[in-house]
Formats: sequence, structure tokens, C-alpha cells
Amino acid sequence: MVHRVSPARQSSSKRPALVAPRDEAKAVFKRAILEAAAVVFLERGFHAARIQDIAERARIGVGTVYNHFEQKEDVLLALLEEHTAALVERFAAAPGDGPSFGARLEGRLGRILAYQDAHRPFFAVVIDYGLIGPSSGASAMVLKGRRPRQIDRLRREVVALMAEGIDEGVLQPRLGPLLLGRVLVGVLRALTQDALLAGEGRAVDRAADVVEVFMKGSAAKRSRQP
Amino acid sequence: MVHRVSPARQSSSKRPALVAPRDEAKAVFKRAILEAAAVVFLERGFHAARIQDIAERARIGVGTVYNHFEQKEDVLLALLEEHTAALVERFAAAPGDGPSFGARLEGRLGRILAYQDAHRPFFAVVIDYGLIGPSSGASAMVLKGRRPRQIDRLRREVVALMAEGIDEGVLQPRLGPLLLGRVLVGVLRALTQDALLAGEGRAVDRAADVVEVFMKGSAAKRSRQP
Amino acid sequence: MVHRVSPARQSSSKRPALVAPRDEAKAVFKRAILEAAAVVFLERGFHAARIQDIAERARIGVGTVYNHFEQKEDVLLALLEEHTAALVERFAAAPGDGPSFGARLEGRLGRILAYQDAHRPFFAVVIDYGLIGPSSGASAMVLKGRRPRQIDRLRREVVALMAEGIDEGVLQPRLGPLLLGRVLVGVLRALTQDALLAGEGRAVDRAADVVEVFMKGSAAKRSRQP
Amino acid sequence: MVHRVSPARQSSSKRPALVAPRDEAKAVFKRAILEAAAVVFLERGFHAARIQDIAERARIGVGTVYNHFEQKEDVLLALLEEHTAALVERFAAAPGDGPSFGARLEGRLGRILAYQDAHRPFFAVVIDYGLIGPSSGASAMVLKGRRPRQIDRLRREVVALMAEGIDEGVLQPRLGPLLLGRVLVGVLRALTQDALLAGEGRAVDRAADVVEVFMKGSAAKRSRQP
DNA sequence: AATGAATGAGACTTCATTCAT
DNA sequence: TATGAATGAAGTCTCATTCAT
Repeated sequence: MVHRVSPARQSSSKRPALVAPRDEAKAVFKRAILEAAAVVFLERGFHAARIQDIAERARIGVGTVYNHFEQKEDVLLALLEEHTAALVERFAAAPGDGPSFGARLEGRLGRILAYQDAHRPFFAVVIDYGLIGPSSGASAMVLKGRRPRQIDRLRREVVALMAEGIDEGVLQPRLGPLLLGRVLVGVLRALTQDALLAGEGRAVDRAADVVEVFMKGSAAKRSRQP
Repeated sequence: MVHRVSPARQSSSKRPALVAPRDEAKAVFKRAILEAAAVVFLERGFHAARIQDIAERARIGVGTVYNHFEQKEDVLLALLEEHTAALVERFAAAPGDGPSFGARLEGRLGRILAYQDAHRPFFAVVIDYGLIGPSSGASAMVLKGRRPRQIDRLRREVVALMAEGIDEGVLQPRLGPLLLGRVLVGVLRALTQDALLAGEGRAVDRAADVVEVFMKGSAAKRSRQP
Repeated sequence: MVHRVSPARQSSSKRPALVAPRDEAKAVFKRAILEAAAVVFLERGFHAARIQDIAERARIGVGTVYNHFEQKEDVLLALLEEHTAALVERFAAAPGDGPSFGARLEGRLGRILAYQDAHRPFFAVVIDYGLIGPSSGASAMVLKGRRPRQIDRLRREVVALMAEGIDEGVLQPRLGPLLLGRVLVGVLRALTQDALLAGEGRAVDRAADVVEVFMKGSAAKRSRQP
Repeated sequence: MVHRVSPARQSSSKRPALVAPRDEAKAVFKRAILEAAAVVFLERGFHAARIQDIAERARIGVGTVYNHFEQKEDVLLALLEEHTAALVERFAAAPGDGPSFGARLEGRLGRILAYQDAHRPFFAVVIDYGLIGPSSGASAMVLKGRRPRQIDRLRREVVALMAEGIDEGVLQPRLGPLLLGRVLVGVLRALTQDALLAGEGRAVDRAADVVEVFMKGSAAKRSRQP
């Protein structure tokens, strides 16, 4: 019966001590749980993932997980919310993104993919459960009625960007922004997923490919992009 | 203890009575189970799907499922194999498919999507577990070591077609046939999935869109498509 | 779906046609079931023995078993009753058995062991469930409240014989007839069981050993046997 | 959902507090499970014994049984191993056992029977499954391939002792040590089993009877024991 | 009458969740 | 507060029994 003081920290906290030590410790545990959960959910899926698997990977006890989350479902939800919030942030337009739609898209996607590289296990989970909507009935079932707030935001951002593209005459209007968003995610998934699974290469290096395939594929008929 | 003579038949058998009654009955039950299973797997995912759900939807007893399949896993496997075999058949080149790569692709995809319209619940399952490979760790986990034969075949066919496209100079070689295959499936999924979930429209009507988006998106640099 | 006319007969009926053919056929099935059941009960025990195992070994359908016996338990009961009746018959005193207690015992046991050789699988079952009483709580549980009539008779016969031995001054009175009966069965089991399991040798050849060991072991203190 | 602190303790622990409390608690539960299991296996046999029966008798939850044993089968195995180890210990020759074979045998058996009195339910189980080998096909089936180590040891000890008796000229060589061992166990079982089932008397008081019956029954022809 | 597929009660086993330490 | 053993609800699977053929 080992009483560990703190969970395993692969990336130890580099946060300035602005937080009360107690809360910081709390945050450390929460982070460790979520990191472990991302890996386990990815490897086994939500249902096959046992709380014990998560606890073991986080090097903490099962009971501790329940000190931070009410139910298993909440771990997934927290995972989605936390990281999706980060994605929303990165997907926002940035000053240096260039004027053309393609350049803007590449900038935004690039930041997302950089984040993906830093948090691979999570990303696979988020693609499955959110991003543009649950990718399967199974995923939807796990979330039951709950609509994670950040995921909704991210989806709206993606759709809004697609609408921009249509308005600017670069994306073909026929498919509509929602479907275009799905196509974008489909291409993204296709081109970055194997890297994820195989564990080689960087997703961010595929940003240009994703943009090119998506843009050409979804270009408006007489697309003239300078 | 009610002894039902036959399971629910949503689409009653239109087969001529060329088969021995007993064997026919057996086939009827098996089919009913697989049809029910496709729906339940789609709605809840493999893990959350209870044998009882499947049995209830097929209007049979729980034990009956086990008269036809050794384990729950085998139901999924049989489902994948049976329908994927049909997909392989439809994905084969057909005489009237037209000469250009695009025309051939559209013909092949069209037949697949027509099949999808006839067997919607199944298709979502096959996309998740197979088509071009398990779409998530969860899916891979369910199949454990087992590699469904037909799914392997279908994947090889898709990849081979992509290779043809590259050889003919219509698809860009940089991504390679496997990645191109993933892109195709990604686009297919994106453009037909909502129809599946919403239950409206026909997937087959999207064939042209899928082909267009994919072909343009994956076109070789100096592609000259008449 | 094969419709067999009659079950496997290892030892086909050598009975004169004194019985109505219909009843004869019925008896043939019943016998086949009991023979198969003896083997299966021996190999796996009552609980682990599936009706299907019995049916398969008898080369008949499961349903047929239920045409002859109401429940699984009744198969065991019938098995015990039928063969135990035969044992009771053979255990009865016979004219040519010799005058001394030892000679009489050897005669009686010899006939029992000869029967055992002809019906090995059954004998192991009867030792477990009856002979002198259920040999374990498990066996008693299977029989629930039911006390097979013939087994009770056999037990009474054994005990009566032991009482004779005591009365004649050859068996020591201290243990009492019931315990002596148990000792006899214990020795019998010990000396014939391995032959049963290994399948070699004849139990009947052990009769003299059983009698010798039992008689010497249970002899009255100043036993003077001519 | 009641959380009991400790299982029923019929014989509360008389151990000095030398052990860490947690480990002690663990041992308490394991012991309670094994004690309960011995009774239930005795009363109903392995197959008819439900985990729930064992849990109820131990006054613990069903799941708790699985915290201590992987499968039902392992409960039986642990039961056999633990107690058989104790039997092996007691069956070993002891300094004060007297010189003659009979005296030595009586000493050894006496210790075994004293143990039996202290652990009646278990003893019946061990006679059924082990001691000198599985007493029925059913018992052998339950153990599948597994050969409990301690039971093998005990059997070897018994056989070795029989061989000693033969070598010393007190036991008749014709039957051989294995068969003699079986006879010994058969007599033992016969003379102590009813006490077990009826719950009256002490097995240890039968030691002399067992030895006498066995020794006289299995004596070498011209046995002259000083 | 024989057959074997259908049936569902019931048993084993897993695992989310609780709570004494 | 962290811990991990205890708990029982729930799911998979088996198999005695029924009954349409």
C-alpha cells in the first residue's frame, strides 16, 4: 500500500506559483487523470476503458479519480471540454494569417495540428466524440443528452469559416457550410490519422496537404485564387 | 414461454421456395439477427449493445442469438463479412463504367452507395470497423486479433484503384495510394453520413459530389481532365 | 436433419418377441438413453452432463430424451433404479454359495462384480449415488428429497448380511452392521475403482481380495474360521 | 449498499497483532471465503454451489469473492491446497510415534483425524477431490488439467508409507502400495464419514478402529508383529 | 414418435462506484 | 486527501425444457 504524494508527471507543471498550493496539487491530479484517460480512451474506447486502467496509468488509486470526477462519463466530458477550449483558441483567426482564404485556413489548421502533435491521444478522442459532431452512434450514446459547450463552439467556428469561404467565392456553395465542414474534418482525419496511430511524423507537416486537398476539392467552379 | 414461429420480418422473403424449409427458417433467423444487430450496433456501439437489445429488436429470445452465433463478437464479425462481401462485389469494375478514371470511380462508388441506401445501418458499422481499416482504437480493440477476410479484400481493392489513378496520371502520386484511399473514404463519410443519421435523402445521389470533391482535391498537379 | 429409426445399439436386444413391437421400440430407446447417460454421468458428473451430451452419445435427438423422461433428474433416478434392481437380485443369497459366511459373501460379491464388469459406467455412478447411501453431499443434493426405492432395498440387504456376520460371530460387533457395510463398500470401491477408471482387468477377479481384506479387517476378535 | 467491515468470523482470529492491519483484513476475508466455500461445496457439490451461496454464508458481497479469487474453480483449488498442505504436515512422521508400523500409522492417522475434526466440511471435500486421487469422474472434471501440488504430495506420502509397511513385512505385498493406499482411504472414509455427515462424535476417536481394520485386513499372510 | 431450434431462467463474472482507513 | 477493498447491478453465456414440424 504505497502512499504516493503526487501522480506521475510526464510534463511537470511550469506554471508560476500564482495558485494556492492546495489547488495546484488538485490541478496536478486532475491533469494526470485526464492525460491518462485520453490514452486509455484512445486505446480501448470509452466503454472498454476501466477506471482502474486510467488510475493505473496515472499512477494513482481508483478512489482518487472519484475525488476529482463524479462519474466516468465526466472524465470524458472534462477531457473534451478542456482540450476543445484550447482548440477553439487556436482555431481563432490570428493577425499574421495572410489575406487569402487558403492562407487563413492553413494558418488556423496549422495551429490546430500543432496542438494535435502535442496532445495526440486526446485528439483522436475529440475527433471521435466531437469536432464536428459525434462520428458514430456509439459516441453520441456515451454523451447521452449532454452537449459539451466547447465542442459546440468549435463546430460553430468551423461552420462559420466555411461560410466565409463560400461568401468569398472560393468554396462551392452547393454543399453548404456544414457539409463542407464535414469534408474538411474528413480530409483532416484521413491525412493525419495514420500518423496518430503509427506514432510517426508530425501532423503539423500535413497542414499544407490538408488545405490543398480540401481547397481544390471544394473549390467553387470558376475559382480564381490569386 | 411463447414460441414464436418466425422473427419479425420487415422485408419479408421474396425468395422462391427452392430451399428446404428448415434451412430457410434458419437463414431467416440469422438474417433477422444481423439486421437487428446492425441497427443496435449503429445506435449504441458494440460495447453498449446488449444481446437483449438485439434479440428484442429481432423479436426473438436471447438464447436464440446464441443458437446462431457463438459470441457477441461473432455477430459483429458475421455482419461485417456478409455485407463487406457484397461491397467487394459491387466495387468491382463493371463493363458499362465508362473509360475515364473519374467515370469508373463514379460507377463503382455509385454501386456502393446504392447498397448503402439499401442497408444503411450496416454501412455505418462497416465504416467504423473496416472499409479502409478500423477508424478508432476502440474499433480495433473489439476485433482483437481477428482480421475479417472480406474487409481486407475491400481495402486492397480500394488501394489498387487509387494506384491505378496514380499510374494514369490523374491522382497525385505524392500522397500515395493508401492515403488517397483514406481521403476517399473520409470524403465519402463526410458527404453521406448525415444522410445516414438524419435518415433523409439517398446516399447514391451524392456519388457525383463525392467523386468531384475527391478527384479535384486529389488531382495530379497538371491534371487535364476533359 | 436425419431421421434415425433407432438409436445406436451396442448390444442389440436378444429378447424374444413377447412384447408388442411398439413397446419394444420404446424400450430400445429408453435403454440407449440410460446407457449413454451412465457414461456421461460417469465422465462429467450429473451437473456437468448436458442432455445434449447424452442424446449425442445415444445417437438420438434431445427432444427424444424428453419423450422418455420428464426431467434430467429422472434419467439418473431411472438409471439407479434399473441397475440397482439387478444388483439386489444378484446380491440375494444363492443355493450354491457355500456354508461359511466368507464363502457366502464371496459368492454374493462375485455376482455383483460380474455385473459391474458388464456395466462399468453405471457402477461408478451407483457407488456415488447409492449402494450404501450417497457418498457426498453433492450426490445427496441431486436426489433432493427422493429416496430411490431399490437403493434403499440394496442398502438394507447389505446391512442385513453384515448383521448375519455379527450374529455368527465372524464379524466384530463393535462397529455395528451399518458401519461394517460402509467398510465393505469402501474396500470394494478401493479395490475395483482403478480397474474401472483405467479400463483394464476385471472387477470380478478382485472378489476374493475384497472378501479377504474385508473379512480379516473386520473379523471378530477371537474369530475361528475353519 | 451496505459496507460491512468484516465478514462473519465463527472462529475469531487469535493471532497476535504482528501483521499489518490491511494484510490481516485481507487474510480474514480470504479465510472466511474458504471456510464458507468448504461448507457449501460439501453441501451442494462444486457445480451446484453458487458463488452467491458462498458469499452469503461468508456474509460478504458476491464481488468480494472475486477480489480474492479469479474464478470459482480457484476457490476450490485454494481450499484443497491450503488444507492439504496442513494434512501433509500432520501426516509426516513424528518423533513420539512409536516403533511398530501400526503405532506409527496410528500416530499419523490420529493427527489427520484431529485435523478433520477441526475442519470437517473441508475434509469431505478433500476426500472427494484429492487425498488419493479424484474419487469420481465428476471431481476429475472440475479440476480439468490442473494437478494441485499439495494433493500430489500427500498421495505420494501415503503410497510411500504403504511401501514401508510392505518392506517391513507387515502389509501384504500382493496388492501393491497404491491399492493399499486406496484401501486405507476407503476404510478411513467409511469409518469417519457418517460422523461427518451426522455431525456427531469425533473422527479422531476412530483412529484406532481405522488402523485395526486396515492392518488386519491388509496384513501379510504370516504377519508376526512384535 | 423423433427431432432440433427456440426460449428464458439462472449462473458466472466484470466493473463503476462507495467508503473505512 | 489518497487509497484500494467491498459491493451489487448488469451483461454474457449456458443449458434444461418446450413444441412446431
